[in-house]
Amino acid sequence: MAETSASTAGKPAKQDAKAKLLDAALATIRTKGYAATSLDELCAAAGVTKGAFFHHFKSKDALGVAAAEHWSETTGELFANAPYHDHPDPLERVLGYVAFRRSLLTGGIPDFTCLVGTMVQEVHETSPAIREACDRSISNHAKTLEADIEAAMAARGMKPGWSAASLALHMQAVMQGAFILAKAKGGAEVAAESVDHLARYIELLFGAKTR
Amino acid sequence: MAETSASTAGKPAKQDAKAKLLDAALATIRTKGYAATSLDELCAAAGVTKGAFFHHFKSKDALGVAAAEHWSETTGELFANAPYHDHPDPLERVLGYVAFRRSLLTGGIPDFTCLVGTMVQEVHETSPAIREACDRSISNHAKTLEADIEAAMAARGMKPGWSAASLALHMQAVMQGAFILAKAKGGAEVAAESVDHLARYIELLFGAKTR
DNA sequence: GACTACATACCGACCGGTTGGTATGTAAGC
DNA sequence: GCTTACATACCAACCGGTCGGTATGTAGTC
Repeated sequence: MAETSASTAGKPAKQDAKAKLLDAALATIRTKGYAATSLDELCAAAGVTKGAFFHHFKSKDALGVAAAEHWSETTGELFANAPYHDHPDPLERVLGYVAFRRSLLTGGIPDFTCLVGTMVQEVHETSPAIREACDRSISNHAKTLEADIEAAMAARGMKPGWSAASLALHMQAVMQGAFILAKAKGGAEVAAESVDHLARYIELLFGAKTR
Repeated sequence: MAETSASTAGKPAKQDAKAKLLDAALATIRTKGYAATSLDELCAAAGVTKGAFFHHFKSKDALGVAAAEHWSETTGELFANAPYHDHPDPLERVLGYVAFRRSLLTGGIPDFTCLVGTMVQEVHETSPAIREACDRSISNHAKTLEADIEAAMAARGMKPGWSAASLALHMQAVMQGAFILAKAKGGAEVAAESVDHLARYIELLFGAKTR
């Protein structure tokens, strides 16, 4: 992850433009969407030229795919290092995940909304490569929750009509929908209330007390 | 309001360009998004010319606002005439609404996904007028659920930590999020499962049996 | 009922700026 | 001296939007 900086040897800081382009892509696409983000604007935001862009990405679509993958990596790290994994009880870890996501709902709307959810809305019919990259990002993230959900089910001897995988995906659906409402209303509050409903659902599902 | 149709006489109903444009806008924007929908393409799909477009709409943004309002009207009728209102029990009406939404999840993805949810994702920071029109569409639709939710709460003497309004909005969030997952996975199944989780949540909230 | 006056509905050529993409150049490292 | 990492210059297609024009009412006047 830290190969960008000149690090140990006298290596001359490669990949500078590519990283700046990717970071600018996350910010710009989260703000105005994929189609409305022009390459000129993106390059200006990154402080590089069009030549640099097409040196690193063969097309705008390729940038979209790379941006989705970059998003997966950075958010993957964020969640991997989050404190909710420390709970000994698996249900507490699942609820801790929800609480962690709730705590992320601060700042401006482009600061907490999801890049791949935004992108896939626009390009699902027109760019299969980006659609698949977004699917991978969401699905792989959901998968990180399955083990804890299954452990919580097993601890209670539950054999319900739903699967851990479907609950993990439903949790992502609630987050994505909460982002849309936040965008519509211009604030994070409505999203936070939806996340509260999600936490309540999980508590009820597992027979925990409702607050 | 009904001056469009030729009604009684065999009059050829002049003003159909606007209606055709609006219908084409719903289909095209639901498929490729707002920004990626060009006016040339839209006019071609509607079978009218650019001149007709700018006669009826003063800008592309104005079309976006009109499309959101048109969407509100057509979906408003669809839900107003839906059978779930006939249940005598308010909770059954709320669950009937969810079941109705689930039953709508058929056909291609652009056929069942939400116009305003798609649009607001893209333009929330760049077009306040469209953002507000989308917010009105979602919020007014959610409001149609509040009375039934409140009646169901009152029937059980419930005074929970959540409001009918917030549950109604959460239901919309789940739908919108389900659409995003459907777009990412390229099929309706994942959305249907999320809607099932929503129904289960409502049953648990109101103490009904879980299936 | 013919004439004028004006409005509405629509057409399609056209405009200047922007778009994604390319071709070529160049300076630095191995 | 060849590859990598950019920069500069440029292009054709396309973008949203304008504009002059026409065909078809419609209402009032005599």
